[in-house]
Amino acid sequence: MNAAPRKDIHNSDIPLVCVSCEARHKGVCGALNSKQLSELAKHTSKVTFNAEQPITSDGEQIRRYGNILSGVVKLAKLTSDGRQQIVGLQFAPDFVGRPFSEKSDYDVEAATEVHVCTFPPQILNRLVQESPELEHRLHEQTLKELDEARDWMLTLGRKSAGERVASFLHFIAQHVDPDLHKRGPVTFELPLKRTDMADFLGLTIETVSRQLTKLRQARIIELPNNRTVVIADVSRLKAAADKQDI
Amino acid sequence: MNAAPRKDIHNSDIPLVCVSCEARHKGVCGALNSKQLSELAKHTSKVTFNAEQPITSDGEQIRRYGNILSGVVKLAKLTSDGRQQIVGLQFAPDFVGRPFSEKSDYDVEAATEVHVCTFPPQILNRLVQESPELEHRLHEQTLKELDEARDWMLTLGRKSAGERVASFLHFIAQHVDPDLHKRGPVTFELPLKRTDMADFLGLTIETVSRQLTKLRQARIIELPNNRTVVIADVSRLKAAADKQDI
DNA sequence: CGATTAATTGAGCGGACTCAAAGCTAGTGG
DNA sequence: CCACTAGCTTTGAGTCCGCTCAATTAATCG
Repeated sequence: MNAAPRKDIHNSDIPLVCVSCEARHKGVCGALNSKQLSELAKHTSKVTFNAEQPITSDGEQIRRYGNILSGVVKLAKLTSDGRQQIVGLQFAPDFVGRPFSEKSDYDVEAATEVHVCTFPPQILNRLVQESPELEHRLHEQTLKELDEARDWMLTLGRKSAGERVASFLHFIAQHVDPDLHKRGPVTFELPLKRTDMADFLGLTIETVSRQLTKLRQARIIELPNNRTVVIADVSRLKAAADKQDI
Repeated sequence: MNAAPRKDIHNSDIPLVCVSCEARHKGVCGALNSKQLSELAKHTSKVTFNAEQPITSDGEQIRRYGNILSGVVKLAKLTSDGRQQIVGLQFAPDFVGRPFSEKSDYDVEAATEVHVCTFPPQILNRLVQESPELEHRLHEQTLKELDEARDWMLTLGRKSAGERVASFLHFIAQHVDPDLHKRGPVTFELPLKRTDMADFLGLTIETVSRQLTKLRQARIIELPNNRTVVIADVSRLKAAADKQDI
């Protein structure tokens, strides 16, 4: 599967599998030197998950940690009677898995087709010992996820259905184009189907659908097909996400 | 794991202010040796905040970090038109302040009277450099807060008013008595007034009040006065928090 | 092409909100 | 001591947003 890393005298080169990997720069692997990276690469394997395929279940032991190479991963919680809430979305090059704990507190599932570079938890735990920078990177991601979770708490607790849907579209748009200050149109594919959008926004699919229709009728967005969104005017979408109903 | 406080030449003893401090054991200060603790103690000052008093405002620069000695701190977010959502509660010996960033992303306010042991951010940043265990402790708290935030996302997104209020009471009860498996009655003081409970639960004060009345009428709780709650039967409260309406 | 799943649209209901009023406390001053 | 006030909480009446149930349309796939 992976070409073995070149083993020259000084271990100066980075492993072949890591060469074009986003996680090496912006992800946790950026904390590792080439020797550590080679050590890690010995135990990695790339895994593909299809959309809707489970990665880890709530309470289950985590067999492998991983870095997302592409695709979108959803983290979901269930009530005892089966109501679902998506509590987080992860994108490349996010780290997947709960550090320092080998069990997951929620269901981890592929939202789209997902490619992950996986490795055994023990390797990471060992590398954390010798590289404080590695824990720092993991900590930074945890802080980022905490910020996002709290932003969504405001959305879930205090926003109307219209505001929630607009907030979601804005959130996804920001991930596609991190600096979207411009007023021009933005096009992207929704990584979630309606059911998942509803579970993320604390709504029903019918309400999500109705609110999308409203946004379309208000000419704030266009919907060429089920999964494609064109934001005609980002600033108006932002206004719809923050203020009262459109 | 932790280097035992060694009794050598000068800085052998732990600082006087730290002697009976909970944060020294269970909080972030537990990561520091007696020398580092002494260094930190030189710059600490204990501050008292009255209930409802702001500690840090959204976007404002953080002047001091701190550890909670007693009381309850609330973290709140506002929409542009003034709707409020409480996104977290902190208790002793939690660390207060955003690591690695000197500005706050939300309003930090005292819910009850709060005592905090404060210190300048720079000191912490320096100590993190020399003690990876310190960042590890901060990371563990961040992970704990992330778990709590995601639990509340499920509550806010998918639970009814009755379930939310029951969930809140259960949450507070757990903080008063961390191992409450027993079926006996539990008594405690609510750290939040109705307005704050509403802002935490994504409800109005009227709805919170009505649901408390329902729980009282169902003999699941007693309310000797506005702030005191007696949980008659913890298991029934838990059921009310998880399942559909009572 | 039919079969199956995903998404939209409609009608009607109900839970939580809004607006309004009254009850409780705790604190203040005559 | 009680009257008075101000803030917090409870209770009531009516409304509306989002849900439920049901039917239709659109997309996907063998």
